[in-house]
Amino acid sequence: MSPRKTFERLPLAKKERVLEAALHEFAQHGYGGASINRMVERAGIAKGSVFQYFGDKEGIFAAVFSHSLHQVKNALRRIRDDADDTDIFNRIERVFHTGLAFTQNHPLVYRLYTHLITASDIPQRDLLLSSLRSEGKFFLGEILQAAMERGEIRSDLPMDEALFLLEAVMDRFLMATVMPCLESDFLHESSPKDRVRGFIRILRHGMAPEKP
Amino acid sequence: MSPRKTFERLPLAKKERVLEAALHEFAQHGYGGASINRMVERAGIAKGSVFQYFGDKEGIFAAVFSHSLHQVKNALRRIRDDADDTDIFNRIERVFHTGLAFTQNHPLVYRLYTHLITASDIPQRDLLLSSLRSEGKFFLGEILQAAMERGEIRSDLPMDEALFLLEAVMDRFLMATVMPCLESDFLHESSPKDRVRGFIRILRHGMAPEKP
Amino acid sequence: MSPRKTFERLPLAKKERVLEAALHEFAQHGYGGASINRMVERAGIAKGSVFQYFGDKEGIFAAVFSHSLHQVKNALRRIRDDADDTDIFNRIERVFHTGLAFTQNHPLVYRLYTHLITASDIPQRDLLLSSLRSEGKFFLGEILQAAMERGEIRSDLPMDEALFLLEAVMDRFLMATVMPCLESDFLHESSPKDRVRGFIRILRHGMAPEKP
Amino acid sequence: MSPRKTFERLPLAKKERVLEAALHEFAQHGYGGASINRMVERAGIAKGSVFQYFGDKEGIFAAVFSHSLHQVKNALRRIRDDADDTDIFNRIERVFHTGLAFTQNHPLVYRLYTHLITASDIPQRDLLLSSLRSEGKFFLGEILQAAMERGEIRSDLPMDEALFLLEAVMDRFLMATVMPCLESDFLHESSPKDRVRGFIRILRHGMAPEKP
DNA sequence: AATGAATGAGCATTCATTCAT
DNA sequence: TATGAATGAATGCTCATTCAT
Repeated sequence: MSPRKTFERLPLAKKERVLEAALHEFAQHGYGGASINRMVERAGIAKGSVFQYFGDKEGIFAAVFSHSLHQVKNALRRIRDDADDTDIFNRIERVFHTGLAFTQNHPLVYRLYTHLITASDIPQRDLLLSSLRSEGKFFLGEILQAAMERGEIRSDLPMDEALFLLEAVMDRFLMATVMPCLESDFLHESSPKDRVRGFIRILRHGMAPEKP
Repeated sequence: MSPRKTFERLPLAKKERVLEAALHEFAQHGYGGASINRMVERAGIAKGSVFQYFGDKEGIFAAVFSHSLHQVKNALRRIRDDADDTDIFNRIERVFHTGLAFTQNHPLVYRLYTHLITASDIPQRDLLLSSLRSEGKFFLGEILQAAMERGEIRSDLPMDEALFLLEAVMDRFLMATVMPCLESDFLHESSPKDRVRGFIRILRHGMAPEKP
Repeated sequence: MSPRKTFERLPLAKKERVLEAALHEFAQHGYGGASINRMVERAGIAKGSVFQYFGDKEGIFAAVFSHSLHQVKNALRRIRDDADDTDIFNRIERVFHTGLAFTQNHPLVYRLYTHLITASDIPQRDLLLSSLRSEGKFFLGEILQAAMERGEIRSDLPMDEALFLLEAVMDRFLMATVMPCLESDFLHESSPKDRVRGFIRILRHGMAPEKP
Repeated sequence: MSPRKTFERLPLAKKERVLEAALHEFAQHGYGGASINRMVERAGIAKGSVFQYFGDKEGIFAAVFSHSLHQVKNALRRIRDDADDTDIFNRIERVFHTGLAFTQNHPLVYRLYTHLITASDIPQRDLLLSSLRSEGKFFLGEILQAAMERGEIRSDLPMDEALFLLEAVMDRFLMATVMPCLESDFLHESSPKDRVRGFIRILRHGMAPEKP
């Protein structure tokens, strides 16, 4: 019987236990550093089983990634289904908050993502990354495009750079919420809500003083 | 005699060969994945020596990190020594280009930094990271502060968020130059110079259309 | 119900599929190297079934061996039923060709035999081997004995050694047809028919020049 | 340092202990079935060491094979250095006895050889086999050739078949001395010396009765 | 001070076998 | 009766570290 089938047929609770253990391990130690021994111990299953389910380490990673991607897509879909009748800056603000909620509900998924970006020993890394990025970039790109058409952003705005900048801030913001060491001191001084508002203000009006 | 002393007294060429090999290995494979076997082979020294010099794997990493931090500090100092008589946005633009030059001259150092951010198996990680960040944040923070005092930026600008945003864009921009997979398509469409100019323009004036 | 009975009652096609898969696996990889996983995949049955049928790996091997021995016996019987009214050398020549035909129809059976000879991890190996050898030796021995009684071979011929020699040549000849690496160059230079005739000539007249 | 160098520099006693243990394991269980665990236990060294010495399992096998081949070559050289002033049948008889002495001094080497012939999972099998066979065939071929030139064998003798036949008997004879199960009953009835003499007699004069 | 041989724990993976369904 | 999920021991192999020379 196909090995993946075996896993799919497991009781839901067990499936989740296994996937959680695997995600935990990969998120914590990266691909190469992840130990299947620790994984199975955390999941409470026999070592052989995990190979029956996923074939090999790459298979485990693929399953974990796919599962996580699924969750990300759901989150994005939820945003997209939001009414888009508001101003772009309101939308972006909402996107920030949705992202924040996601990383707080699924911190391990986000850590997995950061590993995917920096590590070089991940099996299908480039493929996975590009599948992920197309998802995200397309999403933010659409918002920008719509705003441009509505005249909500200045007509001479360099779109590629704006998109990159948006992504960068978003990414860094989420990263900081998952890895507190990045925000040693001042994360606690203001609420996330205020911080997001601050970002939006800068993105909207820029840093230069208004011309008289 | 203190083991570290032993390493310090080595002929410079050998020291550099050893540090380069270690940096290469850590940057390529992360902390956990780095193989001391490969390191000593690349450095052309005996396996025992590296333990005599640095004690253990952690010690090697600490030495590599310290060496890299040194290089970063030098680069920063060089920027600071630049005349600071220009507008903040010109300064930031220069900082971008200096950073770009640094990552292109020392790509391994930057990869080491990305590992430091994402991996969790690095000893003393939080300490190392915060030492790094205080360096960078202090530097950019000074620039912002000076600009504020000179009235080059709007007075109601939320400083913390501005600083964070600056860092985020800078970081992402450099990361993209080191790990090309992040810039699937459009990195090649415009020169780095143009891209930086685009970022600056957004940072300066914001994305919203000018009010009439 | 006896587990072996279970197997016997299977539909013939399934029985053959299972035995073929097992023979294939043992012949290819030897006893220790044979993988029951591969076997059941090739046979298209469940892993548990094979243990229900044969108990354990040894049981599988025993069944395969027994089945193969059966085929060998049939082949021998067919030779024996041949008219034996001819000269011993003609008979031996025919035996060679029959053996050749057998190994070409059942190369896996012969490979199983070679494993039996060389491997030492086969359960009951000595027993199986001796049962096999008694079969073959008895058969050739009978032919030799009859020839002696008819005066077709010289009266001072050392029978044990002659028998051994016959077996040796036969065995090697068949082995060479199954494992081509044994016949690096010259198997292809002359037809099997000619080669057999060459053997017979030597066996008949010896290598020494005829005395005047 | 080159791994092979490491092994070469070992104290002789240790080298021999390790090689003996490896030879024992391979001869007993074949290549695939050989367990490095058992090997190191028998040799009394750490598991890691064997990989330091030989790199991997293939390397171990290569070392064992090379060592064994060396011994075989020495034995052959000793035969060749014998005076060759005698009749071919005397020479062959001596070759039999030398081979017998060798297999009794080095039974494991011969078992290794039989594995080489029958197993299909040995790394460089075809290469190793052909290197071996060229050694042996060349040797016996030379003897036959010389005899032919001297007129010691009949001029119409098919040389290829004669060579094959010689090898077959020799091989089987030696095999029987190493694996007693092949000679269930009658090995003990006559001395090896007599048996060899029997073979020679048949090879010389053939099995057919002398013509009047 | 420098070497590199020795070590055993740990790695990913495969295995024969059991057993509840 | 047939199934295939579960298991843990064993596989070949790499590792960081120690230590005698």
